[in-house]
Amino acid sequence: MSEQNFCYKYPHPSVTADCVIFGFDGTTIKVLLIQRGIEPFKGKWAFPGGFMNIDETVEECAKRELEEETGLKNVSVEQFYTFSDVNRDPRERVITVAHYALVKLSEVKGGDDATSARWFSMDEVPSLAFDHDRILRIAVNRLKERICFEPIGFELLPEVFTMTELQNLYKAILEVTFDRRNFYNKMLKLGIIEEAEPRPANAARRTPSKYRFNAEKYAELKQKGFRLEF
Amino acid sequence: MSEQNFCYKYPHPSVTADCVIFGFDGTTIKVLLIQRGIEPFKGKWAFPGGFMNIDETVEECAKRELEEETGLKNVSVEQFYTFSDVNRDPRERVITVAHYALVKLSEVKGGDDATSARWFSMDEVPSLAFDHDRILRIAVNRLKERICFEPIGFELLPEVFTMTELQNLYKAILEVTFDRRNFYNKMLKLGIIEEAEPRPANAARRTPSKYRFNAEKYAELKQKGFRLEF
DNA sequence: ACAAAAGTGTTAGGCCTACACCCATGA
DNA sequence: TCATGGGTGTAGGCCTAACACTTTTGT
Repeated sequence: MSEQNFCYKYPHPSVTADCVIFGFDGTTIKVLLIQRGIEPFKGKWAFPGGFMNIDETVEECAKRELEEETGLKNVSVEQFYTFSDVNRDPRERVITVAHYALVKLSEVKGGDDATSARWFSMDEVPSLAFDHDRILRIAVNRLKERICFEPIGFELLPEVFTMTELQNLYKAILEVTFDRRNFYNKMLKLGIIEEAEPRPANAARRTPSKYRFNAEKYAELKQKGFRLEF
Repeated sequence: MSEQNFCYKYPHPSVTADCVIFGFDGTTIKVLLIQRGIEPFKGKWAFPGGFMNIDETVEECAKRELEEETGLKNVSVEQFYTFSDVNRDPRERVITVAHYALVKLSEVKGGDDATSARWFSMDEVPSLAFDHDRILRIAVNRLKERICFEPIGFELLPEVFTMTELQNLYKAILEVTFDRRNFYNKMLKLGIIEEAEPRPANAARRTPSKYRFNAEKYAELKQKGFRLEF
């Protein structure tokens, strides 16, 4: 079973897809890693990912590998950079198309201990396999850039959330603090979030209002040339 | 010489790099295409690009192919998307890492007719080979997004330029018209362009002032958290 | 003489920022 | 009772956007 049946006139690289999956626990950004069970880098942590089949796109590959290795299904991944350093894999020439996705931690079934997947806070991420340290750095940069101009933060939050949670999310990603009142005003003025349920008249003072992202409203505003900004 | 000496246990795709090269003639955005001399798509226009060698990165490949096919040297290319549709090349499975670059038309030596390369205005681009129509669409989108937040427009202009030329460039890319006075004010207030030479006291009224982009100033401002916006 | 290019300033409105206090809850 | 979390409004400054006329040159 070690036959080598696929032959070419010129050497071909292998192609892999890797997934940087971000989550948010209400306080800090988390990233999903798996512990490698085989060489190279056995025992080290890495992003879910693997070799592309000849009859699938890299995005399909990313989703397939993600599900195989972590059980996460139906995640909408987006490629962000292709890493092609000549020696990035010690086995053979491998280029990888890195993807990222944002998931709601609340919807990930807890402790699927059939896999070796684990969530790490950004500040506890260990040194990673291959060039995955670099991939993570670049993924985080993309996330920061992207959240400034697109409402992707909501993908990390539950359907319904409080304004404080939303603010903490922006704080965690952008690493800056916002004035609470200004943040409220700005968010509400944008017109892309709405109150999830009317606040009961007799609500206790400390009960926060709940909001929900309105994707249709956003699409409509965007078409009119509206631009989100942070 | 049709031996197939590079054999693998699993099928491997080929990897190519393609280059979308933008220029600006003072009025419209141009893109550099080459006419294919061989099948498939013989006679059709396509982006410069070609197969990656096993000992080079995709960026190196993009630059090498660009020089081989068009004579353009020392161009700083940047990858923007990896296209991996299964049937995008009729010969075999090929994924391509698309790059783009902005060049000063004034510095490209005219009419290198040893090559089949030609500049096309955006509105005269013919139907292209492979999935290059789609690649162009996405490249143009990236260019639009990018020029809103980074001073890349200057890469398309000569070292020294007039405010009107700069405004025409923004108009050509973003397809919106700016009020001339507001454009002047905004650009000058940003602090990233400077007068190239003091306007002679006796300059005729119609002689435009010349400006130059100040990259150091921009780097300095950027470090202080300044953000460009259009 | 007429069309085209370039230079120039003001105003009003909207947005951003900074800032402080009260109430209710849970420890 | 004390610390924490949550809700709420205003004023000043800055930026943006809208807007018109004059001069000169080339045709």
